[in-house]
Amino acid sequence: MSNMGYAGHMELHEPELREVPVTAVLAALADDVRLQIVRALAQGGEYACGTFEFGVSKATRSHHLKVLREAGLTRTRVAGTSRYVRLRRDELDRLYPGLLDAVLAAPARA
Amino acid sequence: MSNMGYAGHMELHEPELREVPVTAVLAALADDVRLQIVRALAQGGEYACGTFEFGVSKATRSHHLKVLREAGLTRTRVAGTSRYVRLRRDELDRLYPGLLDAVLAAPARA
DNA sequence: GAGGTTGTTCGACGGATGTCGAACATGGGT
DNA sequence: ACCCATGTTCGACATCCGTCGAACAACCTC
Repeated sequence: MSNMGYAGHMELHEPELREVPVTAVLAALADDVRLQIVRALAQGGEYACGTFEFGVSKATRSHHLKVLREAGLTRTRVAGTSRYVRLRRDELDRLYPGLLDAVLAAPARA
Repeated sequence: MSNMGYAGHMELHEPELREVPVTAVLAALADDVRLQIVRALAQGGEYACGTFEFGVSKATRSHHLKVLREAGLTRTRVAGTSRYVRLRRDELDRLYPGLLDAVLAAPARA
């Protein structure tokens, strides 16, 4: 307590999108669970991690969110015990115009 | 010998693009060697398999070309002992408008 | 037909990846 | 203080994937 005020966090690794190889971005999108997460995020706004219930365990979900984050696809805000995730759509659309749209437009179950 | 004339080929598995899950298409593109091949093919026209010299063995090259073909990204024409590969760009652009352009526009080494 | 060319297939191997349960960390509530 | 809720991290495990050399298959040319 006292005045060391500061919500110690932990430097959430969020790379510059242009530092990430295209292949890494594509690889991040090339998984069913992660694609479902991205589809959800594409609705806009932020979502707590727990929002994503896609038939995998907490551990696995956490893993996938990490992959997305480290591929530069998402940004995470820490608030209390929750973490709020959002899509880095603007940056994505600027660096890879058309990519996200094309992927999202694809039929979900094909 | 005799008349059983017929250039037996072998049914080269080339799926309908819409039968291929998006994740498979993305996975096919999410490899450095394959992306180099796709970049080369994107120049247009057909190329014999041997054209692609990207520092991998014959076996590996063959493997990658198979992955691309089975992901619906390429079409292969058999001619004698050679095989000519070309990009299925039209179909790709129709089903995933913008995807290929975005990927190809990305810096080669990032 | 013998030999060369082109490409595929077959193990084998090592490294990456998806998955889980269990343990841990952190913060909110009562 | 205790407990609960939310997430992450840590092995562990199975599977997939990229890679290679060697063997094979098909074809062309002499």
